[in-house]
Amino acid sequence: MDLQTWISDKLYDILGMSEKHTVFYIEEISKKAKSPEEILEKLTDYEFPNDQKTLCFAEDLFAKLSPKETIISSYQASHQEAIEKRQRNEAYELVENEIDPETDKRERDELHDRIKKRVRSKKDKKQKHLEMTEEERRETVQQMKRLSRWKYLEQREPRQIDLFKRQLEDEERIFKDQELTEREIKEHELNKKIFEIALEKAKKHEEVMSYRLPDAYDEDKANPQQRFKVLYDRYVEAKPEATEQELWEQKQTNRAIFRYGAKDRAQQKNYELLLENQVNFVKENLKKIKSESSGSESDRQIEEEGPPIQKERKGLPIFEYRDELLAAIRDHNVLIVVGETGSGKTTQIPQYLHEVGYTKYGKIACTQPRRVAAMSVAARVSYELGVKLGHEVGYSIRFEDKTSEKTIIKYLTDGMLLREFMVDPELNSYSVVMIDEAHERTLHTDILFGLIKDLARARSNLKVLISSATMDVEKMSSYFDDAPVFVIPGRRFEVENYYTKAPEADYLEAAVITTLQIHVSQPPGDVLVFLTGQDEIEQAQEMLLTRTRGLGTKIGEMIILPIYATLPSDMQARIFEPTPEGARKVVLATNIAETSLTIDGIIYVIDCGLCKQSSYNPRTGMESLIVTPISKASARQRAGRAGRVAPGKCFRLYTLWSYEHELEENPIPEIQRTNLGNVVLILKSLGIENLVKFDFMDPPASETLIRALEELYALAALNDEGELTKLGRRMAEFPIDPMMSKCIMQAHKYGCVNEVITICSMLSVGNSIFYRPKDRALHADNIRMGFARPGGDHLTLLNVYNQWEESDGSSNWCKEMFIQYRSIQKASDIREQLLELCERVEVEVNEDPCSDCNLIIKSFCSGYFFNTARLHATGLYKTVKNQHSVHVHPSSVLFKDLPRWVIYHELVLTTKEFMRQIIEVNPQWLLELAPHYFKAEDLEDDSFKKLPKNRHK
DNA sequence: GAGCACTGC
Repeated sequence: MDLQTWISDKLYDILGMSEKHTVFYIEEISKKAKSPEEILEKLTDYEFPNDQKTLCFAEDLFAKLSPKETIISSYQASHQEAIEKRQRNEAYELVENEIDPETDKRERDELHDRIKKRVRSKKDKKQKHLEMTEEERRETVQQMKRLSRWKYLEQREPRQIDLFKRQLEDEERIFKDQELTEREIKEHELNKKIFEIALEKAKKHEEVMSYRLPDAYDEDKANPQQRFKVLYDRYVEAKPEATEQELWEQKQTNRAIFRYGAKDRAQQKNYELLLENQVNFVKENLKKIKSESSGSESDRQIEEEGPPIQKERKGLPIFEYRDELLAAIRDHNVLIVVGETGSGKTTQIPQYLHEVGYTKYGKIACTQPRRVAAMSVAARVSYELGVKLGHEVGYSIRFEDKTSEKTIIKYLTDGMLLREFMVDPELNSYSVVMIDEAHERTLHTDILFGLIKDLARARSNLKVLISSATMDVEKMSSYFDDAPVFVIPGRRFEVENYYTKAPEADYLEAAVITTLQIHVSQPPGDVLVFLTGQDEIEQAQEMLLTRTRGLGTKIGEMIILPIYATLPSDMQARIFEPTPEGARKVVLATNIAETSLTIDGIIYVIDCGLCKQSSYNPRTGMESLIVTPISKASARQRAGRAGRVAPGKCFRLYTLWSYEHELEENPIPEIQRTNLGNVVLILKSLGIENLVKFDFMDPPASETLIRALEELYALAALNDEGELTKLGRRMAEFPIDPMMSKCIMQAHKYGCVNEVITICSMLSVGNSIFYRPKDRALHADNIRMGFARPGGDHLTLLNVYNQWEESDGSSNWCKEMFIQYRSIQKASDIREQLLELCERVEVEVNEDPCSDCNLIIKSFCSGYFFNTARLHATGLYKTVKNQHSVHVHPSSVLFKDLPRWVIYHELVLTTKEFMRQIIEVNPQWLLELAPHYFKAEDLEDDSFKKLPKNRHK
């Protein structure tokens, strides 16, 4: 096709007409033009619309007309730039960090001195540790972490450089006699240059040792501003930014880039790199246009700072109902507020109440089921009120209390309010208590319901608000003595639901196919796929990758991102990165995306209709995690994830009939699926005598309550009358399972509290300490066995923690040892908290390490004697209490050398009934520590002696 | 020789 015809076709395509003189004119101007932009400018002068289509046209035209030399030279220039950039980057990477002289050096030296002063000897350190205030302690930990990273980087740097040097030498030796292509030679030279730069940089480093730490995404307590920025950004409600028009434009843009790349493929041989460059060019160009427009928008926002906050507040759906709502609160002591997400209830109601003066009589408490929610909402409200977070508006969560005497609006996790009940059972410092997200029915919310209901009857000056997102509030209303219901409409987009025609045999396969279908046939918008667990997510990821690999660039780019709770945080953060132009994000998620985190830009949801749910069997004391169908409420919640920014679609991988007939209306509340040991202890300490008569909204199974009471009795936390003993009262202070707090109390007698607390903290974070990636499973196992201690898993955990502490809490040590940094860090936080509580209940913490491991094991016997199992002649373990057959979990260090008597930390049902975390015990100890529970004949060992060795293997 | 949904104190 000749140029003129081509232009003429384009003209017709864009303007709907084609005149010969225009064609000529265009050809002329574009020959002179030096860039596509210049052509574009001329074209718009000539009444072309200034849009994507014209831009593409201009670019195509420029590519067609410019003499190849020009393009190549411009390519070379930009290539040169790219090379330089790469050199810089790689050199940086090699040396790890940028130099920021002087200040960093000084800071670093100061830090060194300060820490040296604080940490003289190990013993001194412990002593100091206890003397320090919370803030100092945190600061020290933080500083030590930074130092340890510096230390690591220092050591790493020469190693890296050395490695690179040897690599270069190898290359030179191996390829000495071979003929190299031009590119290979260039590559080699480039590498040499990078090496030189790195060396040079390293030299500078010796002069000025300094590093800049990367900004952490989360859990960075040293840098609260960064942290709150993330929180704040996350909380600000998503506005319907992408209009239909914009979506359409975006789609057109994608096509344009796409077509462009595809068309030039014919020339690929000659201009392999040229092509790449051109495509980038288009993308960059687009970005520029985009960023310009968004830039001016944000400028405008900055100009109007101040008033817009109030304006924004008035724009929320709840604003219209402000006066009616306040009147309703005035007239009723208990009010149920129904409002969907986006109505603004969480942030606005406490502010309204403050505005009309409720805070004169006491604080306003607002509970959230999750820590992040409490923090981010508090950050938002303090911003709206223009006060500093922690002053008038604050939050209180475990490990972190950001409130002061000034605080009048306090956001806190529901568990925290429950703890406050223990200090002040009448909550006298509060004038309003708002239980938010009540529909989630967490364990703590359910208990608060019972306590608050009672309290509302007793305290006439207390206002209680129960806020929920469900429309089914009749039950709630009748529970709270027929409290009135106030409904606030929500603001979200329509989501269309699609069901399968017939039940799917393999939902994973179906999910993958649906994803691909959406990807090729639906307009832009990210996809969120709900699956049940990590394993499935990894499988789906694999399947999607293999199936798209063959298609190459025939379909648009698909970015597959997994998300689940145990995924390392840097990988988790990736899902919040914006989707690049022309690509589609596919997020494979567990339930975590249902409530805990929201991802913007999701237009399509695929819902497999299942989730993993834990349940507790009080008879055997066994927990199990089983894949179960979700409830209708959950299905709606999942679908709602598609309608946050624009109208969306939800593809349900089950039939409409199943939805209507097979799914439960609501999920089973947590209180009916869990061990209630700790809860019963709390309620007892609040003076509730008859738990069976406690006013639960959905009472737990009586067996569960009875088992919990029995356990507490056997632990001597309750007396014969079922009253709390002195021991029990002290145990209730600890936010851990009563069996565990009993161990701590016992350890007090043996003088090994320090060790026992460490173990309890490690046990509390669950079995997520050891990281075991599939591809390096064997390696990880070997390292884990390196930590093994003969006593069993508890002592192994103690060993892990101590070694971690030796490494100054280094995260690099964790990486090398296949330990999950996040988990062990959390264990350390828990440990700190438990140590603090020990002081409060006057439990002495030993300063010197306890040398007798048996004392540590005996402490655990006194708490966990119910969980005794004996190896029988059959080679199987049976629990002593009800002769239930159980197995040692293969992850245990005792797996290869089964002892006769063990106590286990927990029983889990997966493929078999496994005991997780076991220690070897002497049956004599059990008799000694729990004489009321065991009889001598229970613990006789006769059958075993006749056994030939290794029979059980 | 195996498997860890998600929270929270």
